[in-house]
Amino acid sequence: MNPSQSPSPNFTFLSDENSIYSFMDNYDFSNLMFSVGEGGNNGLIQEETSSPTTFVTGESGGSGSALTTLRKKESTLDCKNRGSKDGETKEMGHRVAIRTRTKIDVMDDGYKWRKYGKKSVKNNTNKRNYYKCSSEGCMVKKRVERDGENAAYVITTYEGVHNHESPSHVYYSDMVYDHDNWKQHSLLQSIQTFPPC
DNA sequence: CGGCTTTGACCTGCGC
DNA sequence: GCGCAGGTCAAAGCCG
Repeated sequence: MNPSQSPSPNFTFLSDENSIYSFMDNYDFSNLMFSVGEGGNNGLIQEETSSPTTFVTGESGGSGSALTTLRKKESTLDCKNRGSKDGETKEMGHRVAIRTRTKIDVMDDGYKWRKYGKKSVKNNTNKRNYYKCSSEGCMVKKRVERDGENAAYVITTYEGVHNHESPSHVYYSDMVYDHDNWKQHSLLQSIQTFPPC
């Protein structure tokens, strides 16, 4: 791979500094929800800022019905997942929901995802898409759906911790460091380096 | 031809 | 116990 090129075909818009800010224009990280379980606010990221980006805990904030449903449902799941068919209990680890105002349906976070399901959900005319990390042995999943009340927003829920680096990890790190953009830093750090539950 | 998406069916949990 | 809703599976089709 040519290091001068984006490691992800879908990240060509990050190929230069101007494009980085185009990237930030395309995404409005209006709500980021971090649900890490284990009680209280351990690991929760709260950002007091005047910027458009806010980090919302599981206890407050958020507005859309989809988010409300999401939080209600997932607050009971936290760090563990349902048992599988054969009774096995899986530790899914971290769960993060990101609400993003974007025209595109799927945020490319640098990982390679494989779609395995699509469902219509209650109170949302838009379909919810289910993705698994396509990296071998990595059980991280993500759900992507448009906010039922405001289709301009996309809710992306990540579940689990990657056991490998993002194909774009180095590239991102350089980008984040070089430009010292707190929004990029917070988002990318959150997505790529989920702390263990 | 291999990898990915689509989509209907099936399974499971939860509320009533 | 039943029905509903969400999550996953897997076969078929598509695409590069």
